[in-house]
Amino acid sequence: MQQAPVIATIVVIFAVIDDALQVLLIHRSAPPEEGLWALPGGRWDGSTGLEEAAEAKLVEETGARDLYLEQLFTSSNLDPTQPSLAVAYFALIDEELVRLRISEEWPPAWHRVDALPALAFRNNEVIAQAVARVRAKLEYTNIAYSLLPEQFTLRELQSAYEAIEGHLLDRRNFRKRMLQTEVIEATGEARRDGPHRPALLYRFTSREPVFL
Amino acid sequence: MQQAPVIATIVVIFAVIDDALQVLLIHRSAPPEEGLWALPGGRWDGSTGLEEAAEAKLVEETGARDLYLEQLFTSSNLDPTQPSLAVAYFALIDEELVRLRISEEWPPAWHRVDALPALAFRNNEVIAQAVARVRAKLEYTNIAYSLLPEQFTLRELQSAYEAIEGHLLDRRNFRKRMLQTEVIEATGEARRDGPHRPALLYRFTSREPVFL
DNA sequence: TCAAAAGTGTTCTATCTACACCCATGT
DNA sequence: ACATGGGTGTAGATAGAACACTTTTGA
Repeated sequence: MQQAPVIATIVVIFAVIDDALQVLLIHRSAPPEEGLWALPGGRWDGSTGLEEAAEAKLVEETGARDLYLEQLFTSSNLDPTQPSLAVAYFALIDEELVRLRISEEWPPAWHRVDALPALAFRNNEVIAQAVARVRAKLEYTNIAYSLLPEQFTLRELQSAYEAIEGHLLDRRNFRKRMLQTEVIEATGEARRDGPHRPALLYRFTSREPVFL
Repeated sequence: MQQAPVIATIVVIFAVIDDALQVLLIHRSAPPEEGLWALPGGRWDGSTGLEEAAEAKLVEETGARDLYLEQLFTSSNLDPTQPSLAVAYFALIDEELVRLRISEEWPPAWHRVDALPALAFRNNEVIAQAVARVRAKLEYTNIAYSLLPEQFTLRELQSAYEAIEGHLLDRRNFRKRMLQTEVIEATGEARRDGPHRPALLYRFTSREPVFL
């Protein structure tokens, strides 16, 4: 008789920090794959819904709620030491909201997706898929709402897009696109921020996922 | 101690039959949900890869190999009678290749996706997701190769697109798009088929999935 | 008055959409 | 010769890409 496979949820948590797309990793302090960085995750025992389990993990790691969370892919035997199934999710968060756990010797840490070390459990592949998905969905959804605070300047929004897409965008075209598609709207307020003209503040017209 | 969740793979098998998108369903002859139609599927015990398990199920139901098969979504507790996880896949097949099992009293049967009965295990939702995915991917990939024989006429290809998208297309624009994007190429042969000009035959330039 | 970032419009190009006539064949 | 479906091109509309100058502020 085959032993029942282990089921885990894992979460790719993205934030834009220092104008770069970064992912939250934890340091494995026990075998298997001890000493490597890996995606946060945990076993699923069937007593809750799968997405609730992923969401609980996300809250545990970041302290933040009501984030954009989407199922990515399910992989078998990422951990070759035993029959296993891993259901991957990804989430987008504004780094300002994050309160990382700092109790351990090696606390969780952000890593740039374009400069990842070799990770445990083929997590590099999982992250590569997640990056591809986020890049694609940024184009035709409003999921960026989950990366930014309630109010933000157009420059901040554009920087988030540029960090994720990995290339620069034209300011005028970006503004037109965001306003014409009604993804965002002006709040009427402005923010003074140095020796230059103040930036108008915007908000997302919806903080629920919307397809364009 | 919670009992270990049951893990299953289920497969949404699509074909275009009678100018309509249809899905292959089996009839449940035992509880739970006895008497209802449902998607083919089976338990996964961890001894193979997950996709291999889905592919084996696909071969078992259709007798056909080398089909387009893609993971769709993983759902928890579709079957509420026990902790469970179902990993759904979808596949596209040319109905000409299918040899259905016919041994049972209620053999598997094709059902039009626009006129499904109430299915077991919330399978209606799974199929709705699969239909949405296929419609979307038809637009920016060549996955239709898996629905058609080696050689086909442009009319046959267009009919498949129309059946899946659910609306009619312009012949000239369709031809231009398929040829300009180099999804298909002429074979040089033609097929005589009635009291009218013969139709040129085409083949897919690639029978591996390609993004446009 | 100068430096720094914010705000704004137009032109060009490429892509998509709409649309009508001639062609090859079987009966 | 006629009915049937197959093959083809062009014009207009729409969406996306490229691009430069003016404005407001703090020092």
